[in-house]
Amino acid sequence: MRSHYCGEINASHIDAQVEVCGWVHRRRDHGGVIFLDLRDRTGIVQVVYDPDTEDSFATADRVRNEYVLRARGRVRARPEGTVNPDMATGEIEILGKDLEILNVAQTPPFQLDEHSEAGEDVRLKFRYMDLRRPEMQERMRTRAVITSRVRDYLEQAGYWEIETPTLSRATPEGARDYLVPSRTHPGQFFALPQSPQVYKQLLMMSGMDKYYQIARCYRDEDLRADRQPEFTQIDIEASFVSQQDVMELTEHMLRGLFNDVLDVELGAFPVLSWSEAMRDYGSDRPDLRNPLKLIDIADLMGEVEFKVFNGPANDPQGRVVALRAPGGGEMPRRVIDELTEFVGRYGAKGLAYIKVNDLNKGAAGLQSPILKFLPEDVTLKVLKRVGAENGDVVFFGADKTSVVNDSMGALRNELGAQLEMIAPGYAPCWVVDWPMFAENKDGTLGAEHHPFTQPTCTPDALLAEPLAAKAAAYDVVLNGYELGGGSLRIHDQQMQAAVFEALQMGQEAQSKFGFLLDALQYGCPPHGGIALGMDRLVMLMTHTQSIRDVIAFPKTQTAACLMMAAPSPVDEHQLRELHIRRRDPVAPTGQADN
RNA sequence: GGAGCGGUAGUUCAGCUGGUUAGAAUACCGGCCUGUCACGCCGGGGGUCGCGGGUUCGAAUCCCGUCCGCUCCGCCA
Repeated sequence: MRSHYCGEINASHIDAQVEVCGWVHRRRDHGGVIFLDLRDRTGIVQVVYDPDTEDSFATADRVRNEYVLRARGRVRARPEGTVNPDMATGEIEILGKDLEILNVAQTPPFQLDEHSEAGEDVRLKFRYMDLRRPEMQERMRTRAVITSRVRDYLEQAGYWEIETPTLSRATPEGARDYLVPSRTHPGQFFALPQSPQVYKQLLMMSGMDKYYQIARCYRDEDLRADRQPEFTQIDIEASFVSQQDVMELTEHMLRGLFNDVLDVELGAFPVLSWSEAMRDYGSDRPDLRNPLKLIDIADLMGEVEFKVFNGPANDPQGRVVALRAPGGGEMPRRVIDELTEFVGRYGAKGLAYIKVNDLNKGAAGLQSPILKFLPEDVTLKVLKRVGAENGDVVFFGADKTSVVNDSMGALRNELGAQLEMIAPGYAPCWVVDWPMFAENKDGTLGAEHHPFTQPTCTPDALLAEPLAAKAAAYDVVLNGYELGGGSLRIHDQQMQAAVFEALQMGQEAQSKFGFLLDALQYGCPPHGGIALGMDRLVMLMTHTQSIRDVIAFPKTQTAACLMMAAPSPVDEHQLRELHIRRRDPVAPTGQADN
């Protein structure tokens, strides 16, 4: 029987007989003495075998990395001078008496020690090995603790965890659905839920009052470092609450989490309106660790000859901003060219800049390809407004508002990183007062949050001027990541119908969401809630760069599992049961274009 | 759908302006070693250079296609 975990043994156990189990992290064979570093999820302990115990010594001699062992022996203080201060259990060792090989292991496909870094593809193919690494074990442990604390907190606040189906119905709006063919209903499909949104609203109508769920969600869209096709949300909904109630609950929960798990005291959560966020940061999820801000200068550019600036300055759909990069005057031309290419990815046609060499010399102390297009007094007013100092470079964005916001918002992040201006720690904030709708490229409307969000105006006003309508929606943002979003929901059938109408989905709504419109007529309480991205939260709390590092078995960028080789073809029999016909054979890859 | 980076020993990489037998580190195997802790020393084995085609006397290296991994744009109510 295992008596202790490896990492638990310390000086208080000296002279105790212990039995530990685990994997061989490393073996050091000195001929007359063999050291085995035995590892389990708690840590590593050194077990020593010498020829006095003949059989066990012979066994230790056969042991290789990642063999699974059971070792018995006596804990003792390490001899003088052999204490390892870099090791948690470095003061002691186990003088091995018995040794049992529970299982052998092939040579690992990559080294599991902390000194070598394997490529992510190999790690994912052999994820069960990768997860043995202490680093990954620690991340999984942190994730488990966070999940547990969330449950504690919400239970204490009176929330019930209620499971909702993962076989659901395809939705007309939003992300692409993962579909599951129905065997019993030929030609019809379930969809995996993009979120439990509608279910949790129905639970409010059911009088459950306070609900939460650690819910798996599915979206068949392209992946990113912070996006997986299946991901986990902390999903929360409550009845008879105000926006303030939900925000406070969320804030308290996050504060408690960071305190308990990381011993970090989160600062205040500033509340920005969506318009302020877009104005100052060009983004609805600003990273407030970054002190840089976009400064509007359209009012100074209306009269200038320079078309690039006066065009957007005089266009109600346009925007002209300046972004000061403190100390950026040192940037070589090559870096500025790279930044120009960078903003190009976001649709900017160029990147104007002024290098500030010496403000005392007026225009003569400046360096820029655009100086000749701008009157000196305008240039100096701009520099004054942005607070430029000698040694700075000031960048400009002038285009349609959406292009300026996207490109200059991204440039703000990039400059913050390059100039090392990102403050350490965590900077949360709320973004509130969202527009209800945004215009799609084809001129139709789309819901900025989702179509169940409560507008702050009347149904008539909503339909009269939909783009002016605001929503009772709120996003919680952490270090530039959208950590979660929520809203008060529509609890009135007429308002819900008006929103569907504005989205031009009147008929569709009746067929796809008729049950919801019906339910709203049977006594729906006012309600609201929020959903937090669990994976992103854990990623931020473990200082990792990708949510793949905090998900045990993540998918690759093409939404595949390298370990199981999923997805995979299925046999004809399975397809027939699901009433699916195999596609006609296609030309082998690589010949399709001939 | 698009842009960029990468794919060479089990692993991490070098080699890439074409030219002997493709290297290093580490891992692995064998031998030696009683206090190491990324032990050390000696020896050894290990490669469809992602895949397919092309150019060439000759291709890891150049060209075309394709697959895979990563980052980003689009997309993600």
